[in-house]
Amino acid sequence: MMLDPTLLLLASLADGQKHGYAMMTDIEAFAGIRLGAGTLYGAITRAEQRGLIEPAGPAARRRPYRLTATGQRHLRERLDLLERVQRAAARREGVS
Amino acid sequence: MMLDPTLLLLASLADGQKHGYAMMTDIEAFAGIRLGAGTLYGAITRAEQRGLIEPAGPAARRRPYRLTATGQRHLRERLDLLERVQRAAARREGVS
DNA sequence: CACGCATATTACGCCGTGCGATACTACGTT
DNA sequence: AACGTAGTATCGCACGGCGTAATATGCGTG
Repeated sequence: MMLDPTLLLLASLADGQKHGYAMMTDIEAFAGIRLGAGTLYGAITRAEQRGLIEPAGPAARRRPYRLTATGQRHLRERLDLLERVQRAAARREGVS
Repeated sequence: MMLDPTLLLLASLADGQKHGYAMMTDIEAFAGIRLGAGTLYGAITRAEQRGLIEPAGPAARRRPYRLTATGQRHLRERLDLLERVQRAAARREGVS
């Protein structure tokens, strides 16, 4: 992946809580990237440990998660960085 | 790194050939990210092996590189993806 | 009801690579 | 000469991306 799966994960949760499998299909829909099970659930575990997301309900068959305040901040910062890089690179591309 | 160093590298070369150390300072200037030596030169080596960049002159004390046609295509594709993700995520952020 | 398929998560293991640390050479300045 | 900066290369570890297999449950169809 040329793009941190964590970012995709957070972006997917930005418009409401979801469980893992729903994130997978959602991410594929909005980014065109299909994350494998290992990648996705690995990223979910790490994101929870880092306090970026938290369970949004009891641990049942489906395990819904939502962003924490920290996660939201994190997402916004990363998106800002992404935009800066993207703009800078696009500007250069036109020049050369 | 939350962002593929290869992308930064290609972006840095988009406005002209540079040697490693120049990329390092350039990337820090336009993206605010300081890549360590290991990261940078590792990425350079891999990018060259993949045919994304090529030496732009004889191997002297300074080793300048430039984008190949493949590298340019690669950069453009990655930037398009980045922009799509960034827009989609930003849209969602506003909603929640 | 039984069977099969989609949903949903967990665990395992390999290997690529991010990255800090270290080392070394060349150049310029005082 | 000595020192700081420019410049590149290498080593080693640990983390994480990712494919895959295992497991379990809910759902619809014949």
